[in-house]
Amino acid sequence: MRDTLTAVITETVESLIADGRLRLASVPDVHVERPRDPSHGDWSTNVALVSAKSAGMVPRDIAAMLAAELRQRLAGVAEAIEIAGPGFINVRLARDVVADVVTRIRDEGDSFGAGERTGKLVQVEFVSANPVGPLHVGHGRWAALGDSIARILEHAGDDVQREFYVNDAGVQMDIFAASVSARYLELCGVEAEFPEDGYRGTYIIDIAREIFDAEGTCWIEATAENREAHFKEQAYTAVLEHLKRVLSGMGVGFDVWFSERTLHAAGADGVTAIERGIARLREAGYLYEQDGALWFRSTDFGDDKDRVLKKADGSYTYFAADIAYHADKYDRGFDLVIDIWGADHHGYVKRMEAAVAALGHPGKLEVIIGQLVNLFRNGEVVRMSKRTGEMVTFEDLLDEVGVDAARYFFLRRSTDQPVDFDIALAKERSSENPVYYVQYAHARICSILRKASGADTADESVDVAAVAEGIAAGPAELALLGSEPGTLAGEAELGLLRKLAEFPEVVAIAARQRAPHKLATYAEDLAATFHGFYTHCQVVVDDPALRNARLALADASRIVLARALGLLGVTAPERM
RNA sequence: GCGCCCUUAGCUCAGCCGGAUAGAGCGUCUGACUACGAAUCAGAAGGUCGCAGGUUCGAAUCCUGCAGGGCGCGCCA
Repeated sequence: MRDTLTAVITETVESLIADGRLRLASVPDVHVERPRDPSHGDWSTNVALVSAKSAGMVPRDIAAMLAAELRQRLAGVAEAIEIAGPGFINVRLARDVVADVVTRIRDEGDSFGAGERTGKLVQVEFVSANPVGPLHVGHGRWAALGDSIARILEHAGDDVQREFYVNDAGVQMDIFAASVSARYLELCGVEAEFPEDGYRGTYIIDIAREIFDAEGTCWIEATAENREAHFKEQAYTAVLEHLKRVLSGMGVGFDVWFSERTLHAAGADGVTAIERGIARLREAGYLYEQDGALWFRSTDFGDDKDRVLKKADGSYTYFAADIAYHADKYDRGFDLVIDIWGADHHGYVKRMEAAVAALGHPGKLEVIIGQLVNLFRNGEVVRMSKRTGEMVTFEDLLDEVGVDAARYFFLRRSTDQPVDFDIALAKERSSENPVYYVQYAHARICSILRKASGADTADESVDVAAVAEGIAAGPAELALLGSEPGTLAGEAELGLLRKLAEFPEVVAIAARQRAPHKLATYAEDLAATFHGFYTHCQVVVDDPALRNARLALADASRIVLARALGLLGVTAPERM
């Protein structure tokens, strides 16, 4: 509708210029928006204000001229076109046009609000936690974030691939192995020194015990090197399984688990991916040697300082591997790569962007920085100690509050805002908890549909979708919605229709801004609008036409609520 | 010191491709269950949008400077 109006208004302005009634050098960009205040109608444009100065006219005069013309051109679509304030032109749509959204939603179902397929292939890489320990709550947020962004982009029309980068190479893996080894020896009753910078979490002991139970004391005699090499793989596998289990348990699946080790392994030509990546940068002329190390001149691309790729001792930095990794991504044909990193890595963004640009893909990397999560319980900060390894893991949190509440709380806030997560509140099944507020609206609609089928509202055998399918509401019935404007019932119906019509725009904006929280805000808004409709309008009334019209409206609300929640990865229960 | 993010109601936050009287939840105060789920709804009170300039017909929104808070600045990963 917005596009239609924009086009019609633009044509109107053009014709006014053509017959000389409006003196403008060029046609202004027509901006059509939804007024905040519903009394201003469904749509509003500010063209008169924008063109006033260059046309040398008073805004309201231009508006009057345009409005007169638009009343002709929009006959049948618009019920009223008015001038308001300093020169806005407000368009109130005809009621049948407004009510038509119900038919569209019920026809399109889950694909309502979907964008045209763009053919664009986007990769979203997220979580990518080091496989040396359990996920913490921050990882949980980034998992929810990446997954939701992927869902939203898919709905908006892109093709999306989800990827997890496994940092299974590097010194943290050695420290990890040494930590397990020390715990293992302790279990064997052997005096062992715990590594200075080792991982002190109790999960290390659990892993060591698993090995001890399965393989006994046979590794006591082995050299530290052999023992740790063996333990590294055992422990790595255990942690990787944990990661996969927890993530899939919250409904987050990855298309690719990309192992960093593959970048260090020589291919058929005996060359590693890291070396190939470095060679590409060298050919492009961005490398130099200094102090025995190999440097990347990232300052050419706005980084604060140049970065080392190959250390003086001959080993590669993490960054070198990451460059090879990103080179590989673009080799795989992605049009856009989105990396989601924790706030603690934001200092790394510029060099990565520099590397991607140097590889010949400027602008094709987008790094989203997810802020952290602060845990509370009844308003008290939950303390966690890195030193002792005492912490609430993400798995603990999921066990306690459930997937829906966890995902919803993580996504409710904008990405660049830290989340204060109150465990007690997330568990609370009350009005204070927004996730239940939205889900309740959905369950309530399902209950109405069960009622409408003639069954008891609690009858679990009723197939809600089938009942919805059977509701016949054509233009004649839908015309009853909002037919009594000015009454509480009429306004409630119209308000709900308008709110439903906003959904496609919300999806588009959320996709463009990579902002799942817009869906959460919208879902709460829609739920509130529905609750208002519910209080003012009896749905299951005797008059069959009005009943079907309201049932169809409720059904459309159900579909959109479920879709909004679905894009957040939150379920829409039929009863609670 | 440099870089990024944040600063809106008592609290937690939306609103930010510039628009009309700045919104929601919680908390406080009033009301509404003999109708489809009260996990709900209706209403009241509550704000110099951190400060100062600038751009504009118009700024919470864009630009600059300043102040306060968070995070990051390794030949670690």
